[in-house]
Amino acid sequence: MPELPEVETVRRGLESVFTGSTIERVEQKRADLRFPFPEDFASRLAGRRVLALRRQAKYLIGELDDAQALVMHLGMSGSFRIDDAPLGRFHHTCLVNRAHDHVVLHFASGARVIYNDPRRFGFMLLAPRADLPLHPLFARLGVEPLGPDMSAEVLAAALAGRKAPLKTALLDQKTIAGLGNIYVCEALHRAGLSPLRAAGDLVTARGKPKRALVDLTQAIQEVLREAIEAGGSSLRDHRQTDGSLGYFQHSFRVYDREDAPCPTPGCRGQISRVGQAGRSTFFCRHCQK
DNA sequence: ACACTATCCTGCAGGC
DNA sequence: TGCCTGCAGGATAGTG
Repeated sequence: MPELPEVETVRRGLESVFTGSTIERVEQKRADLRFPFPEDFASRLAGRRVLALRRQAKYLIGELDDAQALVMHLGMSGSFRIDDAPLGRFHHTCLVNRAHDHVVLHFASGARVIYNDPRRFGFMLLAPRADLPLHPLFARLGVEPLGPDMSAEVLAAALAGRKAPLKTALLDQKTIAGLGNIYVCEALHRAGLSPLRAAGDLVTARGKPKRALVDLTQAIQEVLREAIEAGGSSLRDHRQTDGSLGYFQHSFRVYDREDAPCPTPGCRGQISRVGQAGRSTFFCRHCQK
């Protein structure tokens, strides 16, 4: 489900509940999601205070007071919601127990944070914070698109010599971290670049970014910032943690708009849909070259 | 090294 | 109405 803007929206929604708060108790309703939970997951979390909640790529990372990190990934259909209504006097668990609620974090403040994930492609794990950069999930992640290291030059280094289609290369988290199917399609349209083009074409023989790659860099940052501003995109599952919907889906120019007229001013093309790497790509053949 | 495919799982839309 | 197929915002292991 969630790409960088949705995960960042979730992080912002959870931040005030997590930061500085103590996890009193964890209800873990099954032994596994995408992966088995760590041994003693619930007991290791109980009593821990959360120092900060940050995001890297599509991961949420809770920094704990025992030098561990609680790493959370939402997969395709994961979501968090906050429930801070008082618990009933005789109820030890949440009053509202929805299908696919898998984990409930009970904070000392009385608030509960509930993780729900129908497809169970998401996961949670605990790892020593200092080891995270070397952890298999993080070690090979590409540049953070809204971070200080993002630049056309860094992307040029990641794309140089690659014959894979541009769409596929951008979807690869080792090239750039946090993009998914929607925002890759949207960024390519904004930059006027064909998803079918070889990725290495955007780099000169000397390894410098061509003008097109400078435009793409800007388009990626622009679309991600606008989407975060809108609270992410709500298609099927994504909601903000207070239950409200993001609204960036109304700003899609190409995603899920097959046969619609191209929104580029003056362009008379219409949106095509093609399959790439097993997913749908939406783009305008007329103005994306 | 690189680029596909199949795969994990549930829900939903569309066709018949 | 129901059954079937395919597709969905992710990411990896395995194959060629």
